[in-house]
Formats: sequence, structure tokens, C-alpha cells
Amino acid sequence: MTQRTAVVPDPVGSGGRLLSLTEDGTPAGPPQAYADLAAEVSRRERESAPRWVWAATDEAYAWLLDRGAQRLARCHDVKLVESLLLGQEGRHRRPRSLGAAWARLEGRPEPEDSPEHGADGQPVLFAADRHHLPPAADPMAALVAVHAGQQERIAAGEHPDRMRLLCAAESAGALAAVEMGRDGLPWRADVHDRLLTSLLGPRPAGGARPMLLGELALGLQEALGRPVNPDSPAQMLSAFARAGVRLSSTRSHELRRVDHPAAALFLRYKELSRIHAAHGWAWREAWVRDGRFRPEYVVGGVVSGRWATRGGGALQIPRLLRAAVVADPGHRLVVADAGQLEPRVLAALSGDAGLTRAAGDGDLYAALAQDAFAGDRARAKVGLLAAMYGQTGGEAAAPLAVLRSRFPAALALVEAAARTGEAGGIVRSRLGRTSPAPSAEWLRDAGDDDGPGTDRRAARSWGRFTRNFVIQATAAEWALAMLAALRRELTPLGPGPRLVFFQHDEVVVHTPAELAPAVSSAVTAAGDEARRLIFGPTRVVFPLHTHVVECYADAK
DNA sequence: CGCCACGGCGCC
DNA sequence: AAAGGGCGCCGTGGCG
Repeated sequence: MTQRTAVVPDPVGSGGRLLSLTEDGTPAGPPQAYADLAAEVSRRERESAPRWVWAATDEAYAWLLDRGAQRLARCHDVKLVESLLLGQEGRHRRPRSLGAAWARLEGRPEPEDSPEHGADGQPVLFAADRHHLPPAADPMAALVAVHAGQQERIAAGEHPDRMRLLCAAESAGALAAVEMGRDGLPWRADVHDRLLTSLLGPRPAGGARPMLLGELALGLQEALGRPVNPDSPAQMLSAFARAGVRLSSTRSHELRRVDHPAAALFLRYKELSRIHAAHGWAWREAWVRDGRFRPEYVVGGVVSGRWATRGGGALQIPRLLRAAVVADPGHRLVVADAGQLEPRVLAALSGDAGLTRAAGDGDLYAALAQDAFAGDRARAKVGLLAAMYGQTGGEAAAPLAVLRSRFPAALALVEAAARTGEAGGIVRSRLGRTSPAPSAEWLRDAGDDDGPGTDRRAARSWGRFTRNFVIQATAAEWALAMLAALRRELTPLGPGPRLVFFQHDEVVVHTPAELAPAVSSAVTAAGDEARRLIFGPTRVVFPLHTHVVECYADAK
């Protein structure tokens, strides 16, 4: 039976307490105090590698690493698990901190998750390490009680093994997120700088607008015959209208169809101004230090289980700028992305025979086109995306009808999820992550079909959300399981290979060049394990396309 | 002045 | 008849 160990750092200094637990959370004795908690944790990790139980990984693990602890294999993140369990139990929108979970056990009023506020209304500084526990509560006692309760709640669910796996994967992801945030993505400021200069001209002093953008703006004024601010969609819309071009928006795809000299200039301006504003020199100075871009990953930051990031926009790095991501000398980047992950997830979830056949080693859309669309890959793709996202009209209507007749099980799965959402219900991913319940206002408006409050559009919209949730959340589980497996596979390769980036269905490992083949093998093994863990004996293939490169931009 | 919604666009 | 999911971040423009 796997041993667990509860961890509570002291509020100040480097000491703290540990308490060994059995799998169900029963303490093996009294807590033991250590002056150097990181050293003791490292010693026990080498000796027995227990699953570390703590209130929140982003604080506890960072605290330990700051104090020299070695990397840890496994944990149970009470806050992340609480969030999953609240969903399982249909108790959405409840606070999920250790303090809140403990208050629920004790039948006390629940503290909010937001920063605590004192009597003066100001946030209470340094309250975070108590995780919203009241001053009189012993953090170790609360941690042990909440953890034991969580183990019971996992066992009481419909699929305890799946939820256990989900909790372990979510917690492992939290470990990886802390490590990746600290290691950072290699980022060559000089390459970034050359790229910006080639696009925008020399860097202007004092954060001013690059000359080229000013020139483009002037050109736009001439082409439209009036002064305009190209950063203002409203102004541009009316300026185009007066020039005889009626637009419903200033979106790029619409401008591309406009035959007017201002349209091309405007498109060029938008492209360049975006790079300058979002990933220009100011961005680099704010986010890149010592050759590394260090984003803060937010595990479970998206309801579907995808990660989010705080600051730096790490999950939206433009492809163009990937040229600045270069491995250190003697190193390589192993870049692995899962191809066509979401349609493959749909195939595996639904067990649809035809879609499973298409979800083999090759191009899924091409196989689909071969089977049902006379080889027209574009139509096959439009249809399948529409099925997963909930588009029903326009150019998708005809391909959708084909899919419904040829792949009935796959379509039935997404359409059932949509109906559940339209009716105000909740849906679940494969491992049991639960979609949020619609708000009370939504239920009032969409609930009664014939009253004046009826809002079919809101119902349809929520149906599209739940339809996609099942797919997106299960895809996120596959990716999370893959990441966790890869992290474990990399451990025996030593301290060289490091996970440095994770973006929904793609992972990047920075490694000494001579270990790149071993890392590539680890990636393949991780993908296989993720499939086995989440879908069991499915015949659907989840190919991971792996590239060993020096520069991220070359991985395509 | 800060706060917020919105349009728009980057990524998946 | 039409009806495309999830994020973060930028600048604008309206508000108090």
C-alpha cells in the first residue's frame, strides 16, 4: 500500500512538520517536527518516495524547492482535488481552499477563496500560508482530516479508479507546473531583438511607437482621406464606410476580402502592432530574465482542465516568435505534439467504429474524407469540427448530415452532451471532471420554454459549451496523463532533460543533445501510457509527432 | 484616476 | 434562417 506523508511548513523559517499516513489517510502516529524540512523531505523521497499530501502544490513545493529540496515524484494537492470532488458532487462554485474544505467538514461557515480581508477592508498579508484556516485551527490536523475525507469521497464516487487517476494526474501536473515555471523556456533575447527589428525597424527610445507603425498609420490616413486611429475599430469602421467600403467588423478575415488600398495597409498595421504590443521589447524586458521566459502556469485554470497562465501570455506565443526559443549550446529541444487530439478523443470516447477506423496512424481527416467525403479533406474537417464545436448551419450543415449517417455513435455522443447542456444539466469527462452548472439566472431564463423569459439562444450556447466540454476536458486529461508519465520517464535520465513548456496538446523538453533519443523514446512511451490509462483497450491511435531541434521554430 | 466591457487576435 | 468551443492580453472608450 502506497504510503502518504502530510507536509506542513512552518509559517516562518525552514522548519515544518511531517506525518505519515496510510492510503486511506489514517495517521501512523503523531506529527514530527524538523528544523530543515526540505532536507528531511528529500531524505524520505530517496528512501521511500511517499505521495506528499499538502494544501497547495504551488506554495508548498515552491517553498521546498526554494530551500533546496530535491524534485519529488508524487503528491496529493488538497485544493485541486477539492475542486474536482466538488464538481463530482455537483457542489459547484464553493470555495476550495484547505480552510474551506475543513470548514465544511466541521460545519462552520466557509471562507471565500479570494484574498482574506481584515477589518479595515485591506487584504491580509501573509495569510496565504494558512489557506484560509481560522487562527485557532492546527493546519496539520485540518490537512489530515480533509485528506481523509477526500479519500472517502473519491471512493464514494461512480468511478473511484478514474477519479483517483484524475486526482493523481492533476497533482502531478501541479508539480510539473512549478518546475517548468522555475526552469523557464529558453529564450534568446538577441534573436528576439533581431526579429523585432527586421519586422518593425529599430527599437524606438522610451517605449514609443516604432517608426514603421507611424508610417503605416499615415498611409492609412491618406488612403482613407481622413485622420484615423487604426487602434480604434469604431473609427476605422466609419472611415471605411465614408470611403465606400461597408464592413460589419474590422476583423482580418473580412478585410482580406476587401478590394481597397487601405485594407492591405490596415492588415499589415494590425499584424505588426500586435507583435509590438503583445510580444515586443516591453514584453521581453518584463518576462525574460537570464535567457529564460518564466511564465506562471495555473493548473486547472480552465474549467475543462486545461491550464492557464498568469502573465506573459505563455500559451499564446506567436509562431513567428518561436525562432527566439533556442536550446542552450550542446542541447536540443524535443518538441512533441499530439496530432488531431480532439477528434481522436471523440473516436475513443464514443467507440464509433467508423471514426475509430479513421483514427489510425495517419491523417484522420484524410481517412474520413476517403471514407465519406469522396476524398474532400476540407469538407471532412469542417464537418467534424462543427460536430465538436456545435456549429450546425452554413457550410457545415451538409457535411454534418453525412457524418450523422456515417458515424452515428460519435455524433450521438456530442449531441447528447449538447442536449444535456441546453436543459441546464452537467456533463463529465472520461475521468470525471465535471462541467460547471449554469447560473441561477441562466436557469430562470432558459428553463421555461413558453414563458416570456425563454432564451433559446442562451440554451443553445450552453449546449455548445457542454458539447465541447466532454471532448476538450477528456483531451486535457490525456495530455495531463501524458505529461505526468513523461515527467516520470525523464527522471531516470538524470537532471539534464527538463520539461520546459506545455501547451494543451504539446510538450517541449530541453535536454543535453546526447539524451535527445532517450527523451524521444520517453515521449512515445508516455503517449502510450496516457492512452492505456484513460481509454483502456481502444484501437484509436494518439500519435505524438516528435521533433528534435535546436530552435522551436524548426519543429513543424 | 482606476475599473470594466468590448473588439480584436494570438494560441490550442 | 441561422445558430463554432476554451483561454490571456492589448488598446479603446464609457463610466464613476
